[in-house]
Amino acid sequence: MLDIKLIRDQPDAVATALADKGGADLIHEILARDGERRRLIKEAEDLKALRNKASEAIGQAKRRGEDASAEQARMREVGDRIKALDADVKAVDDAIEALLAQVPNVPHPSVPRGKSDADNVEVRKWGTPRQFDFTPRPHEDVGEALGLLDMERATKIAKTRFAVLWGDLARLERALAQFMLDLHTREHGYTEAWIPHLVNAETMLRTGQLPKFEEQLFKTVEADEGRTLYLIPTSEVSLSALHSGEVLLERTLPRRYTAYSPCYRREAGTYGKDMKGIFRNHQFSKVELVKLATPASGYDELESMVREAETVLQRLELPYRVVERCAGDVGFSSAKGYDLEVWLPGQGKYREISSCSNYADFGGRRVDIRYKPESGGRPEFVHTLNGSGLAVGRTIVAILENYQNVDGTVTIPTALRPYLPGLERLTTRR
RNA sequence: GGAGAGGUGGCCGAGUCGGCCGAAGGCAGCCGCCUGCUAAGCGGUUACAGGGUCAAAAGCUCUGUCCAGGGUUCGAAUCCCUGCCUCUCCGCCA
Repeated sequence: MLDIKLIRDQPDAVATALADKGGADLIHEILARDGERRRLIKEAEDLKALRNKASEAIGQAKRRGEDASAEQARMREVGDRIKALDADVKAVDDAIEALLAQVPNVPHPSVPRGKSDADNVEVRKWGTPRQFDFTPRPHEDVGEALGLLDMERATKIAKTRFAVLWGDLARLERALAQFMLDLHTREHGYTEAWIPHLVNAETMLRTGQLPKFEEQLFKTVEADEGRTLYLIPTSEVSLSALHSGEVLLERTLPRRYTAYSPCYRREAGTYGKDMKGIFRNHQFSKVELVKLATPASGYDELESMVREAETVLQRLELPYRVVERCAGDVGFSSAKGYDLEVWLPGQGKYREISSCSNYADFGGRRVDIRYKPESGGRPEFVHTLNGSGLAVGRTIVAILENYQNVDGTVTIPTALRPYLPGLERLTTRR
């Protein structure tokens, strides 16, 4: 969330910055509530000061054996008034917090202007899409023809938008995860973590999933009406909340964390979109990258994170392009972000396979992670960054489509061979 | 799941029958002094958040914070309730 002081000090600048992104209209209301809040606090605190003094006097009087019942009665009324004011303050606080939670992050000045994804800017392209001497098929056809992708049985035991992978395709999923984790931990300086896949509401709030995206989450309740836990929509949630409430030493930054986990998303509101195959499922796995950085290094860390995600595609020899999101399309929490779009010959399009963002101090403030500057001084909020490195399900899609052969088999990319000993191509063999 | 114990400042730890407790004492840290160096010793000092004042900062002042949220009371670290977490024993379990 934004710093209320920023809104208080330069409301017009904030509103202007949010022009493309929305939320500018909330600024005025927050300001009004903020003024009300301070007025109430002043009144309540003045009364508390009065009561504290009186209570001390009552104590002394009693020790002298004097009667203080008149003063006590007076303070009882003051106490009631304080209680009412405190309740008002709480109500205004909650209202401000709810409003503030709806205000998106302010885009970094370098972010291109624009309203929608149509205004995004292609930054660079890598690789040349392969020329096929036959018509490349979409991944679901390739997988199902081999008998390795089974949408029908998944739908039977769960529901639509779930998948079963059989045999070597299941192995491929496992190998990809291993390959990506090894790359990021051995070559990019990330620390691997194995994290909870169910988290509490607090964590979802701190990572911005709640309240805004509740309709995208799967919610669980323990059988005997225990607490509510949510299935993570990405391991970014768990990774970036690990240090919530902590103050880190500057010299331990940046922290680079990676985790492989399943991700669960309702995909509400995507009706007919990407209904076939595993491109958009309720469950998919992903290797996630998270960084906690100082404000000074946050944007450099974003650039390197994008390169780190790109390395995965380069090693797999999958053509892609990097797109910078414009102010209107950059995510709610994001100050600046890039998408990696992989070439899918079956669709004849570049499609998103990774998204890397810097949430900046907006993310650090919300999750409450600070760092103590080396130079001394007050702790400041870290920049939080996250990116996919990569979405494993979509990587499978890309491999099935880019590496498909005319006979229906799929060649295994060279970089994965060490992880799939003896396997050179996917066939009908299970 | 059953039984019990407990959650106090960066750490350890004291808080009597509720008031003078933001909280003794120790350690650690910081600043001085002293001292061939180091150690020891001496003096001082060290939380966070939010209001008010101020152009702003500093300063001053007020409020809140002894796990969290309620309650009792003129007044709660101290009493009551709920939740969360930790520890011990038993049971169950991959």
